[in-house]
This record gives sequence, C-alpha cells and structure tokens, in this order.
Amino acid sequence: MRSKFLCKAARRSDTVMKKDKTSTLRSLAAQLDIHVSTVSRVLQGDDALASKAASKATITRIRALAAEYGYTPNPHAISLRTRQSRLIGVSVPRLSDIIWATIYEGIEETALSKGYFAYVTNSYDKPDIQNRQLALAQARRVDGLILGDAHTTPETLDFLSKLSIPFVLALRHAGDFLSVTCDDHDGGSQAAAHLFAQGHREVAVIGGSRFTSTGQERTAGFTDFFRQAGHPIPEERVIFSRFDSQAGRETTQKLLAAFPSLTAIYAVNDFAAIGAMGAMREAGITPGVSMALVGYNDTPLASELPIPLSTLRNPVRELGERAMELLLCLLRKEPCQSVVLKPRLVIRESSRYTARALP
Amino acid sequence: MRSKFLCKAARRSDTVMKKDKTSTLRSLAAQLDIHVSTVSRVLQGDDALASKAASKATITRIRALAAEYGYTPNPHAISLRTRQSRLIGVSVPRLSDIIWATIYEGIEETALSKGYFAYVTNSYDKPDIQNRQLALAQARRVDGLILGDAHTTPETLDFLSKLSIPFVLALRHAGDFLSVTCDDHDGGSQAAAHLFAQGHREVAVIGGSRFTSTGQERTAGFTDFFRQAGHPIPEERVIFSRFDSQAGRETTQKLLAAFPSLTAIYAVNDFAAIGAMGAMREAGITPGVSMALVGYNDTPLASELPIPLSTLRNPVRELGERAMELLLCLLRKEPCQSVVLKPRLVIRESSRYTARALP
DNA sequence: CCAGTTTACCCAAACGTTTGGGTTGTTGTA
DNA sequence: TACAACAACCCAAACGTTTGGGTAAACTGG
Repeated sequence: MRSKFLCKAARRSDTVMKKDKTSTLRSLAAQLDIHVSTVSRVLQGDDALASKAASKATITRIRALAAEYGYTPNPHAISLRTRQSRLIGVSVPRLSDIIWATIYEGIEETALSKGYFAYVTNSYDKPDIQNRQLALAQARRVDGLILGDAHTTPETLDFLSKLSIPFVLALRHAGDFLSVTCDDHDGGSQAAAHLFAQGHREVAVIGGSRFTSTGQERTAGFTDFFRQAGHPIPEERVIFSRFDSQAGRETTQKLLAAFPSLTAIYAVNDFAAIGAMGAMREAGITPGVSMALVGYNDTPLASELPIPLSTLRNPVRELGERAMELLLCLLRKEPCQSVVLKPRLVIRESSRYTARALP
Repeated sequence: MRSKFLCKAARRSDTVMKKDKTSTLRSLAAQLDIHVSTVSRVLQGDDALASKAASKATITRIRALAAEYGYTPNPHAISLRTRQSRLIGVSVPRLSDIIWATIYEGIEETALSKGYFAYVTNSYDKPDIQNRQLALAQARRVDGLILGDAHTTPETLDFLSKLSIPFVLALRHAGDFLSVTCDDHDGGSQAAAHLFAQGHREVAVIGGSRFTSTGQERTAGFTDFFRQAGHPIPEERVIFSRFDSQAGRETTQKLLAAFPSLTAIYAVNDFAAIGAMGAMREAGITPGVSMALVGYNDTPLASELPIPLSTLRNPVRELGERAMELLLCLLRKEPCQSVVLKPRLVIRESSRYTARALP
C-alpha cells in the first residue's frame, strides 16, 4: 500500500506537476494522491462542503500544500464551468469627471470585497458608444451591469427594457428601473431655499444636460421652490446645456447679458459653476460679493477656490457602494428596491451676497 | 446522403442547440453539420486560416449563421484553452485624481482597440495595497500590467525585479524598468526659466511626494536651473509632502511664515498650487498680483480659476496610450524601449507678477 | 494514368474547474 | 447480526474553445 502510494504519486508528479509554473487542482491532487474532486471541494472555501468531502487530516494536508504552492484557482476555468464570470461592467459618462471616478471607487471596492471584479468604460453620453459597450459587456459574459449614463429618452428606456443582463442605474435614474440616486429635487430645493432666504428673487439656473434625471430634477427642485414661494422663475432664465465649465461660462455670459437684474445663479454642477465664476469675473462681477452663486456636487476643489463655492454635497462614494450592493442583491434574486440618498447644502463664500431688495 | 444529413442535423439540433441562449461553436457546427474545429478556424478572424480550413461556400455559410445567431466566442473558454487572458491590470494611486483618470482613459481606449481588456485599481500609494492588488492581478491571470504608482524606494525596485508578469511603468519611472513618462526635469526647468526671467530670485518649491520620480524630478529641474543660474535655492525652501491641495495649503502657510521675502512659489502639482492659492489669500497675498505661482499638470480647472493658473501641461492621455502600446510591444516580445514625452509651459495670470528687485 | 499535391474537411485531446452520483469501509442501532 | 447511516473518498462528464494531426477526394503535371 505504501509502495503503491509512492509509485502513483511519483509517476503523476513527473508528468503533471509543473513546480515552477502555477499549480492546478490536478497537480495538487497528484502530489497528495487524492482525487481532484476532493481537492476542489476542500479548496472551495465553504467549510461545510470541505468537511463532507474529506477528513480533518486530509483537509489540513490539502490546505497546507495549496498554501505552500500558492495555489490560486484559474478564474477562466471556474467561469467556464460555473457559467458565471463574477464580472461587473460599469458604464459612466466620463471617468475623468471626479464624481464618476469617486462613484467608481466605491463600486470597485465593494465589488472586490464581495469577490466580484468590476471594470469601467466611458460612454461620453453617446448612445452609439453606449450600445457598443453593452455589446462588449455581453460578449465578456458579465454577470451584471451598473449604468451611470442613463438618459431619460424613450430610446434609452426602450433599450434598457430589452436588456437581458441584470443591471442597476447609478446617480441618474430612468423609468422605474432599479437605481441608486441622490435626491436631486431635494437638493435643488435646498439651494433655492438658501438663496430665497437671502432675499434673492432675480435668479437663473444653469441646468446641465436636459436628457438626464440629474439635470432635470436639480433644476425642477429649484424652480418648484420658487414657484411655491410665489416667485416663479421665467422659463428663459433656465438654460440647459452640459455639465462642464465651458457650458457654465457660455451660459452665464448669455444670462448676464439678457438679465442685468440677476442677483443669483444656481448651477447644477460645480464645474459649470466654476465656468460661471469665470464669466462673472469677465463681466466685473465678484461671486459672493456682487452676486450669489451655488453649485452642485461639492467637488474637492469647491472649498479650495479663491472664492469658495457653495454647493450641494452628494454622498457619491456611498452611492457607488450602494449601487454595487443593490446589484449583488439583484444577482442573488432577492427582493430589492431602489435607493435614494440625501444631498446636503454646504454654504461657503460664493453665496454670501445678500440681495438688497427684500419685498 | 441527403437523408443522413437531415437526420444528423435534426438529432443534434434538438439536444445541443439552445436557440434562445447564447450560441456556441458546437451549436453552430451542429446546425451546419460541420465539425466544430472547422467552424472555429473560420470564425477566428484570420482570413488565411479560414481559407485553409473550408471552401468559399462553407465559409460563407458559417459566417452567415454566426451572424444570424449573434455568436460571440466565450472568452473564458478561449482564455482557458490559449492560456492568455487578454486582460491588462492597471494600478494607479487614485483614480479620482483627474490626471490618473485621463491616463486611464488613454490606456483603456487603446487596449480596447487592440482587442485587450483593461481594468484599474487604486493603490493609494500604499505598499501593502499595491501588493494585494498585484496578487489579485496574478490570480486573475492578467497578461500584463501597467503600474502608475511606482515608488523609487529600494523596496519597490526589489519588488518589481521579482515580478513575473510583463509590466510597464507609467508617468512615474523607477530603476531602469520600461516606462512611459513625461520629462519632469525639463518641466521643472521650464517653470524655473519662466520665473527667473521675470526677476524672481526668492522662490520656494512645493515638491509633492518624495518617493516618486515625478516629485523628485519636477523639483530637481527647477532647483538645478536656479543653481546653474547662480542663485541656488536654499534647501529649507524646498518642501516635500503630498500632491493634494491640503498639502499645498499647509506647506504654503509654513513657507510664507518662514520666508517673508518670497516672491514666487512653484508647486509640482496643480492641486497643491490651488491649495497654495488658498493659503496666500488667507495671508493677504493675491497670486499673480503680489506673488507668482506656477503649478504642474494643467488640470482642466487651472484655466477656469478666478485667477488662472500657470502650469506645465503633460500630454497625459497620450501617455496612457503610449503606455498601453509599449506593453503590447513587450507582450509581442518585440524589442522596445522607454518613452519620454515633453511637457509644455502654459503661462496664465498666476505668474504675471514680476519681482521688482532685478539684480 | 499515376504519383504527388492540394482541398476540404474530421478527429481527439487538451485547458482547469465543478458537481451529481457512485463505492468502499466503519459505526450505530434495533 | 443484519442493516441503515455515515464518513471519506473516487469517477466521469461537462463547460466552449483551440490546434496538431489525420484522411478521403479532387486536381495537377508528366
């Protein structure tokens, strides 16, 4: 019996073992003269499974050898066999927007801690790129998707309803697909209340992209407040364009030219607000001194600007984490529902200016 | 013969084909009553291989059916069989630093266009996290790595020399491992030349992280210039810490307190420079008016600041692209060498201030 | 018309796992 | 003392590809 053991082990280890290269379940099994299926069950992590499969002593032997050889299971083999990749695809408008980078950090870290593996791609908010990315994700056999670039257009809704891969929306919502968002309407409302309390009645809004729930609702929350307060904002003073600083600059130039009586501007994005600062400066206006300005997102830079920017802070990192958790919940086929987080107004110098004309 | 064809095809299509789910090479082969290996060779993309494997007519039939079923090969099966994953791991200090996000955009896009697949993780510049990420990358069987978080410490060098996976360094270099960087020494030199030409002799440097080639060389380029110009900068006026705005703020506070005669500050990072602006403002100093300030990186925000920031622009997106190309070159085992890109000084208001005391 | 080449395929093993179902030998129970 | 139950394993098929090596039949040149 002993000789048989030696012979068998020796024979196999010559042909199968590759000491220098990565070890496999089979090579470990051969070393130990134990069947590969037993080794598999022991090394799968689940203690109950391991106990069913082998004796205490054998379990120890297997684990010891695995540790010695630094065995790591081949993920491709596992994916092939189990038909799940543990891969999560994430699509965002632009990773170089710090908000998205931060959301992705939350996603990635949570995925990692749950044994999943995330990757991210830019779609630049362009439908054709979004479609290409989706096809690629499918080709890679992702288990699930987190979509940060949803539009509220019928095309997007239609597209999402046809998607066969489990997914959740992040930051932006659309239709009533599962999503993790921040309460943008409430944020807009907070900004409005803040400016209103300081006497501002002649206000304008830089609304960001019209096709996104964030652009829409951050704007609506603001205008709804003013309407309910009896001071509806004329439509022409609400301009949608994009979320970047150039859009903010150009929009502000238009606004300042068209409405000289303006005392405050609310931009639904900090970058747009920073662009607005530039335009104000060119027009001889100092934010916080001769005009109030409120942004949105609380970019780390907002507090570091020469004139620190009042803004709404979203818990974006948490948003990423929650999105990943929600997706995992969905993948486990447990009942799950959309999450809405709360923004918080951070008041700084840029909105210190008080309108004189209180009614 | 015809009946045999029908019979065989019918039998197989019942058992193997899953019309609704993803089709496989085998299901396609069964449908066409052709061997799976032939289908494989035809669908592998390589036209020469396809022609060797099947007749023109058969090739057309196979391609048509593949297109009809929207066949995409299972990447896990391919990776398992070919023993290469086409996966590239990227490690960066922080994705939420726009520089890294932009570099990664370049990497990701290039990888995609070459049929590779990149993923990115944060290491926060912490060695233990770096090691963990590396182990994970190995477990995932990446084909190659792009490391953006290299330190110049002996530990890192030692670690890299032991790494069995092909890799290239990006933005930062270390030892003489293959890398794609920008000429940081030259950038520092350009900043120095600019300030020197404006009469500045009492200058200080916010040097970023001491453990990175970027921090070191952006600083060295600057101090070397002043030394060669006959005005060496006293050591105490060069302070290393981190690359973020808080570090910039704190360092500037110290510098202003210690050296009241200072007429210019050079920060090796825009965020640090923005922090410096904050500290200056608190001290009653206006950048560009009563002190010159130069940053590094040309963050999109630099030009949008109320006082636009002079800074050095690195072609970071291209850097990402080149890093990926270099890695692919390495993977093909072709001879390849490190790449150095050139930074460009962008002069804006923050350095408009001229020192009175020309010698 | 025959040897040699080419065309158009087929065959089977492998990549590294997982997993439903055996098969022994030992222990507990009626 | 028979027999069920359990422990501790083994067996083999599958997941979807790739790839080195066949093998007939058709074509080519002499």
